[in-house]
Amino acid sequence: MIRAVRGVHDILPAEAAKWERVEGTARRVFEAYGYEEIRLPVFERTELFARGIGEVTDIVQKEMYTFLDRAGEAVTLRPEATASLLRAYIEHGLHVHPKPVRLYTMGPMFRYERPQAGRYRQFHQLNVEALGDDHPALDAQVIGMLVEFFRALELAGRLQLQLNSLGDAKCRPVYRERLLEYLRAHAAALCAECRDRMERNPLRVLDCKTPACRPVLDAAPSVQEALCDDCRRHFADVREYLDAMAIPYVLNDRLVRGLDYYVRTTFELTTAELGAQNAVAGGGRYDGLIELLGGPPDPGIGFAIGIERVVLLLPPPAEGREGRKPFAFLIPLGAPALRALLPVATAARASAVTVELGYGDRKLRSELERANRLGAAWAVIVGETELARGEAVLRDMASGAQHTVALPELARELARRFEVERSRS
RNA sequence: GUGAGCGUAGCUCAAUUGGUCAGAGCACUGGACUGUGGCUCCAGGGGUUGAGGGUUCAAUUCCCUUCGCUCACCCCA
Repeated sequence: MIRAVRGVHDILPAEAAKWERVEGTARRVFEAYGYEEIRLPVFERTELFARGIGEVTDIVQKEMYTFLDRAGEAVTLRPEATASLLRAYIEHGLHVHPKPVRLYTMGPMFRYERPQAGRYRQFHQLNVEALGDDHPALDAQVIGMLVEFFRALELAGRLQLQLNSLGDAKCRPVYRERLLEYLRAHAAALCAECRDRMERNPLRVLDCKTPACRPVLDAAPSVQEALCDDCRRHFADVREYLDAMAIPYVLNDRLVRGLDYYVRTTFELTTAELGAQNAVAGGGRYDGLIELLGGPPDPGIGFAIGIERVVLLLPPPAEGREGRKPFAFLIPLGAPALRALLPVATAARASAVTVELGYGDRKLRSELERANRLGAAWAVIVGETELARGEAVLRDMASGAQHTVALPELARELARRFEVERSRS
């Protein structure tokens, strides 16, 4: 048997219903906020991600699916969507549109990691980006929209919004130095991994979970104290607007995100229900990134939602038979009856009525049994007698009541009853 | 990349210290019931016990290797 490769997964019909719900909710919410869909390729030149995400990040150093195509060009299956989206923004001159330019996209991402609960090698994200505007009210509304999305799915109560500001190109380097200095002074008390990591990416040391490191790290200088006046004001405004929208959050000055490009506002939605992979969504501001990728000096902010993780939080589908039930099950008895019912089935389906059709080679009993198992509301029986009279028998599967309908009227009759049923529910 | 746990039918799981152990339930198909379902009863199909090797008279069971899955570390969605 050929099996799926490690870390990828099939979304079977029973699960697909949840996915449709998540994606449908996203479209509805995002579009209400003025976001438009953009569809992007799933692979790009490797260079785009190396530059956009940051050479020293885990993603670029060890998680990318990179290969040479037949022309010898290095390409990579996208590990995240922002770099691709910004590339498209620059390439197609989308910055000429009124700012902020608001875009969303969804689809598969690829990271070469060991799979575990809520973590896959091919996983799916919903991505939102607002480009060309750095007003703190935009930050607050982007976060507000993210929260609104989870409210619409009735999941907001099980999530916690964590918020931080990382400073900008001016003040972050200063903080970095100050932190590094502190870490060096206390290196002896830190675990081997922290000591190894602090030179490469000192901010990341802050969320080390080794208990022995905690006292030292908890006493480390906070980014908050190091923010320059502009960043401090920006962050204060963001918080004020969130308060105005009554969006609760937790300040977490140890929240450091894994992609290098984040500045100022960063945030994460976490849950206690998914084991170790507790982030359901995350994002932040990335002023400077568009310019770094060769575009105009436009600021930007965005977030990504992990669809698998959202789906894991969603309640299981309702009881009973899963999947779609046919409205009617057509039972021909014999080949002539089958020939008579084939066009009826086609006509009914053309009116969006889901019907299923037997082959006429089984006993009525077993076909009715099948109609019952499929959950059909109606069974339509056409045997030799009915055919001779040009009629069909309609059987109400719930009550067992039956009546006859002229064959030429059958498709219309089914469509009519389908409408009645639908308007009632 | 590191560590731990687990691999028996499509699914959920049984099978004393190695000794009819290759099974049950669900699902599927058929029959009881010649053209009238839901309940019940009966029958059937379907497994190289993840794979390979070893120990033994005998391995689903013990040992080794390997593959896979799961969880955790790391990191993140």
